[in-house]
Amino acid sequence: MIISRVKGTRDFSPEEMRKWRYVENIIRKIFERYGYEEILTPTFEYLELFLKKSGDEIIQHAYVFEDKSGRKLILRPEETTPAIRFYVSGLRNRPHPLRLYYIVNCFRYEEPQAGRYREFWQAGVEIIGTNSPEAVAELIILANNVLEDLGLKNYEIRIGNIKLLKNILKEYDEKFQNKILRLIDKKEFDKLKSFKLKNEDELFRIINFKGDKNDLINICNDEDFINLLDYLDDASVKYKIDLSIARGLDYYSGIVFEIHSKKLGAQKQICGGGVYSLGELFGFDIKACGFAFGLDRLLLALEKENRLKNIGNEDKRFLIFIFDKKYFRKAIEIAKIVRRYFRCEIEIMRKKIKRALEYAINKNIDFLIILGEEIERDVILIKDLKRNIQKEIHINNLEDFLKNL
RNA sequence: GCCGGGGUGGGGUAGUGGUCAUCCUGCGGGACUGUGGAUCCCGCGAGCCGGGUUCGAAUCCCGGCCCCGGCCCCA
Repeated sequence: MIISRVKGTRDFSPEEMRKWRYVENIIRKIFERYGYEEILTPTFEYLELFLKKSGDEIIQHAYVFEDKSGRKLILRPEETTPAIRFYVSGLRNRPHPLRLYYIVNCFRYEEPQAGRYREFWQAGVEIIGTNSPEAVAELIILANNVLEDLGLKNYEIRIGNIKLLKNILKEYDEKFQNKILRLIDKKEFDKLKSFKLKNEDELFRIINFKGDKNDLINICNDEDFINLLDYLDDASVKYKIDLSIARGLDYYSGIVFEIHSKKLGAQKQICGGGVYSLGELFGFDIKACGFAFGLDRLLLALEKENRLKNIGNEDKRFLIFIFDKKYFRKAIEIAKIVRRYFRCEIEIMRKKIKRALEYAINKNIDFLIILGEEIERDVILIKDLKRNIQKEIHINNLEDFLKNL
């Protein structure tokens, strides 16, 4: 069907785009205020880049294709890997830490459902050069700051530490470790017990952990972790410790965090991040950490909390109506002046004035400029549609009129 | 890939086998010669696709596609 959308994709109406840009602009502003700088990478990469990191199974969940000369390519399924690729190939000799951010669309071949699309948007940051608790604290504070400024209320920050789990499992190979981590995330503890793991007691103590920072000291003495929690407490960021976070975080290696909206359904994670190691992928060690918001879900969550009502362009709107097409040239001239200050359209459908008025009112236009015979004397009519008053002014006085609005 | 619920003009809807295509809204125009969302009138515009049952299918059956939600998964 020529006019249907591809499954899992969306069109965005003018109203939706207004909300979208509003949210995006706030994110962008906060990111920049923290000193992050924007980057953009290609929409597609060599398949190999992602194969190295995630293995063959990603092909099933990605848009993979060959171009005309047989290159094996992939539409980016996430942006951290391309960002690091960019860093390695072009940004390495910049002063560290590097603070980078991006707002990009990504693609995954999954069954669409609430909050999950095949083309979706990520707004994320990466800190390259360190994975110190100070850096992670900055990330979480930053993410929290964005949500606060957007006015989101019903969310929960959960912090875990994959290093603790991986330490206990360090005697096993990586493949087996990942299998165990997956079971931990799914809370399939019975199955877990059937493996009779060497440090089973210790492991269960960790994944069943419930409590706050002070209780944590009883089961581990990870200094970085404690430092981070101290920083967050000092910054009054509310969080929950959840040491069983393990899902889908293959490249994460240390502290991780997730933010969930309590107002969303099955797909309720609106943010995820942590300390990762992509170093092996490129042949040397890179200390880095980062996070990304799922923009689509963030929008959904904000919508559920009624935070996107009455978002609009505050700029006043003008419409120029001409009684005869011979005044069109004058209309362009006048529009040029108005547009220095406000939004201005010209009536181009040769409507009758009555219909033009209806159009203006329906589109919430503030002022109607009417060009009739008076224009021969350089006089125009300006009708204030909101207050229903009308006056004649000379073109020479138009600019003053606009300045005083 | 699996499960459940759906698919009728641009948006929202009515009809459960029989002349079928309803109503609201939208859009374009007219009544109205240069001024307000009104009113009246005219016009535009639809049963997801393919197959089957039937004299006859929007309606019943099968398959596919897509949407909504859930599972798996979420790098």
